[in-house]
Amino acid sequence: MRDISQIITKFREAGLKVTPQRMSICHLLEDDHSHPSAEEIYRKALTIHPSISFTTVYKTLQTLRDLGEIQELNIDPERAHYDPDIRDHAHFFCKTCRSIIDLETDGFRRDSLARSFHDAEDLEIHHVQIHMVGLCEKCRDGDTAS
Amino acid sequence: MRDISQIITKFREAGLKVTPQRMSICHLLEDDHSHPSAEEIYRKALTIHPSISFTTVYKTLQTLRDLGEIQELNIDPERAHYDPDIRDHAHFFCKTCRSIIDLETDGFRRDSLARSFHDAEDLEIHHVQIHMVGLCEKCRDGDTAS
DNA sequence: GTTGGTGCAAATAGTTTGCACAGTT
DNA sequence: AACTGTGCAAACTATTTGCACCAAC
Repeated sequence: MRDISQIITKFREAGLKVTPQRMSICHLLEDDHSHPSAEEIYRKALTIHPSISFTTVYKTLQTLRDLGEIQELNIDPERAHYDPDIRDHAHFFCKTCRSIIDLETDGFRRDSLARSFHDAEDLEIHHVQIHMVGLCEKCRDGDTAS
Repeated sequence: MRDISQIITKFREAGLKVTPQRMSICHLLEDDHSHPSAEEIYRKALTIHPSISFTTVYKTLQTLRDLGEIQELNIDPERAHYDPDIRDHAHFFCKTCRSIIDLETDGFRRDSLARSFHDAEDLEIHHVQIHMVGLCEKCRDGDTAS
């Protein structure tokens, strides 16, 4: 996700209005590397903008996703999570506490991975998600659920 | 997914009963490389076993997943898909027609990928999913939806 | 003033569960 | 006979939509 000022420009160029609700959500996401769900973003937004609705949060997240400013993660089968970091990186999902941890993908280039498959299969690949699923350090010790 | 005979043994060893419904679902999955959803498996099962319920299909899929005989794919945000092929391979998901295509991961070893992250982060990784999302050949030509 | 956004409430859809009866062992 | 599985119906949860009013442009 880029600077708020750049996002404002992009909104205006796309004929979208710059509203206080949208700006609040952008500010929240800018500082949040916890991969929150829509519900979590909504709860945080309420503290800034007490009358904001879940619908507005939901639609704003869709808008930001469609503009390519955030990525929607489908790593948790129960709900979508959102990541303002659109750079190449993999994610780890803990089955127990449902937390998501960033993993740097130094070892290989995700783009070239996508390109090689693209060449072979004649597919138009828009994005790649690499997901590791298991137990985080805390949950591994305290919980044996698989 | 292994031979039905091996799965029967595994069921009995786990104290699970071998029922006609479960066997029908195993036979359906054995030959199905289309990555069906629970609903699709249910509809196919109905043609073999007209009184089977969605609940039974759903619970059997969970059982097979928990036994490690199939993998549950969370590549489609709208529903889970199931894959009887538990070998290392990536998947492509078409946003338009919702089809899933297998991609062989010759270029790198998924296990070593997981292991390198594991060593670095102290996580217990149970499985890895590599997802490419975009448009398949057919939908790319006929549809410009992103 | 025009156009798109917000917020409410309701609808949708996939998933999951409680329970009584049936089938496997 | 004991115990798990099946099937029905209902509950649950995340997501999505219709619409009237409001705000940005």
